[in-house]
Amino acid sequence: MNDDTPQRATLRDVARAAGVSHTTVSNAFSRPDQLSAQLREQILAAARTLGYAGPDPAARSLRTGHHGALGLVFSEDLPFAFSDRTATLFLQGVAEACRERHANLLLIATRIAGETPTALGGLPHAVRDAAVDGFILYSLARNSPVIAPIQARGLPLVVVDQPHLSGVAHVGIDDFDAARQLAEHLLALGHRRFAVLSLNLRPDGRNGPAEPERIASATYEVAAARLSGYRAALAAAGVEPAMVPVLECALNDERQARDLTLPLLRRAAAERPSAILAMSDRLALGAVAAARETGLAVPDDLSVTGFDDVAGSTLSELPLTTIRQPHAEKGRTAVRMLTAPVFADARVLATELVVRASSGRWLDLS
Amino acid sequence: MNDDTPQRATLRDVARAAGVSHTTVSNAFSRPDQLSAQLREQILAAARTLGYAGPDPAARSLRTGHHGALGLVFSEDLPFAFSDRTATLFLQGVAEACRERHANLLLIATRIAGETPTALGGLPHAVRDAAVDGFILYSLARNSPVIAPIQARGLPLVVVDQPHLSGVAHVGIDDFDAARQLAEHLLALGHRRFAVLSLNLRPDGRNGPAEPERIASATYEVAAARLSGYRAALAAAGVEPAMVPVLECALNDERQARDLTLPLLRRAAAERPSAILAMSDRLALGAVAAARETGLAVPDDLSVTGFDDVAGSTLSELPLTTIRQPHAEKGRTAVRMLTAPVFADARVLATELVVRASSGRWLDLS
DNA sequence: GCCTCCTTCTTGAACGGTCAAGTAAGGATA
DNA sequence: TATCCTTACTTGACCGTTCAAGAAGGAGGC
Repeated sequence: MNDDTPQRATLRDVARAAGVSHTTVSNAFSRPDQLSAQLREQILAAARTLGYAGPDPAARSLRTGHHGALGLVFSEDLPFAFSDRTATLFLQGVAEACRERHANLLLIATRIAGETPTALGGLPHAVRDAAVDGFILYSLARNSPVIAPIQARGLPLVVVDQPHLSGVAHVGIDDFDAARQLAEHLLALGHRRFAVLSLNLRPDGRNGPAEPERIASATYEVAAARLSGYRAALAAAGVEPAMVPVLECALNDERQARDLTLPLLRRAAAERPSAILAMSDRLALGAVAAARETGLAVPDDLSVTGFDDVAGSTLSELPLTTIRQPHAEKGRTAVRMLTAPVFADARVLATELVVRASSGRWLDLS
Repeated sequence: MNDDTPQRATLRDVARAAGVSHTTVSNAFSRPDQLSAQLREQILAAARTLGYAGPDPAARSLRTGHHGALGLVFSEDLPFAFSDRTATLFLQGVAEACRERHANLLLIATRIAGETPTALGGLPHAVRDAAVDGFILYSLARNSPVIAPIQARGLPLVVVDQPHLSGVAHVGIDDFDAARQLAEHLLALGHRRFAVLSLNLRPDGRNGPAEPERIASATYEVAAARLSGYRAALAAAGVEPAMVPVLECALNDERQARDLTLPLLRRAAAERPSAILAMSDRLALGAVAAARETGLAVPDDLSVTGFDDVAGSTLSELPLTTIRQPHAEKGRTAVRMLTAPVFADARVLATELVVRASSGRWLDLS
């Protein structure tokens, strides 16, 4: 690959050229206060002429025992993970905190688009060879096959959002409570007929109505918790789960949400939900698009709530009633917990109900 | 951090426990064909009881000389880089190709949102300590301060899009020619009054009209090449650069594009451009939004062209006339060039002019 | 003037793997 | 029966750093 220099220069080559010991050269690069500024300059100059770019990262981390890098493990396939503003803001937080600590960020994708998820397909290698000081697991399904090999590494580990693993540090929000607040908000506005637009309940890309068995066997804890929160509030107001259809979207994507919502809104007025609880802002925007297409006004004919508070980036979007959650702060917190000397087991970050134009009062005229 | 095991188990510990030599244990993990399946199982079992998760990555790469990871260097701050579908698709390509080659992906962000770009601010460390086998530089400004430290590492290096560096491998498209095609398309439709909605010409976040000096001193080569391509076509048809305002958008963002386009469209009909050449689809969508707000119909009153062919993800977007370019393929190609045994110096990927509803015939009635 | 301390530099030993070379046993070949 | 090859394993060196311990020399305290 790189045969212009037959042999890479090492610390000892530089030491020989500068007429000092190898340790002194090491100090020149890694501990400048251990030698006189003048000698350091000489050494750096010698290094430059030899084409020595600094200590070999592998040798250095072998000796020191740390790598100056954190591993970030994603569940979703990368393009989707990154086109989602939720993940993007999280990543910003991680990147910021990594930078503060002079750590690099190693991305580990557990699934790539178009690839069937396999239990072993080359994946353990990615985990086994990852030269990192700790792992951040971002929003994985409870039974994800990456979890075991990662825990086997025995490195510091923080899970963000999901899943909850016993004895493993965790950063997230109270999804149950936040969802409950949204449902209570709609109930207070007078709504009694609901539908839920759910995120995927299992990582199998299924679309459509979710039956009770599927809901009971959900492996994405966040979606399950939000659904439970909705239902708890509704049940307390006398609206039974059986009366509330749950439509599952394989992707956090407006188009799928729209496609699934359309048939629901084409029902007769008395059969139609007056409010849709969407588990993300993008799903909510899909529902809003469906309402527009069926000639329903939001919020007069239909209220819609989101989750995440990340909408509003594109123009001409309806301001959503939603739950604001600190995405970037999640990332920062995860990195902090990973690099802190004392072990913190869990952080639950605050959320806030934000009421905007997508939800409105409902007067039942039927 | 992890004091439940006082001392990490090594190959030799496992060897002692299994009653074999350390090399045999090494082979059990890294070269299964070198020993009988039965013995391998015994060794793996011994490793499991000792909590040995596999060879230490640092020690392994010190000896072998490679790391099984590639470094990806971004210019833009991370959240923007990742919310941009262009970058996201590129990353998908990189991730796919990395996976095929069992390589991990190390992210190196040169600038984080809200941080003033400094020449040295901790950055060289990120580059110096990066345990990678090569670097991919993604769309950097010509004078970016990261470039020198990276070249100093002497590792295989591929630049994607920009900048062109002598002696360094490069993957990209023919931006000049693609831009020329767009302008020729509009000229063929009868347009004679244009405006350009440009990407940032330098990484300083400036917004607004770009004067000739600024254009001449552009450090983002892609934006400069596209602008030259537009101008070459226009000049050939008798439309001089001085007659074509260039509006520079700091971010590849619809809102900024809209804000900059609005005053232009509020001019009297005879003063107004009939066509807008936007350097990205998102900028083009901003122009379309501005047209809607000023009551102009696209394409009847205003034609708009984009670049990238990445729009259409959100609903209710106008189909854009644009240049399709193979974003994911760029990523795959970059990884391939980096890992190929033979040195390839440059790959120019094919693009295609895609004509859709955002551009239409212009009959000058003035 | 002696002892101590600090600064500045040196020596030799790890760190935990992989690799080249070598050994022993068994099977095939002549 | 002797020779050669293959399979299955072992031995010892080496990858390029950092670290602990130590030595030389000058400054400062008593």
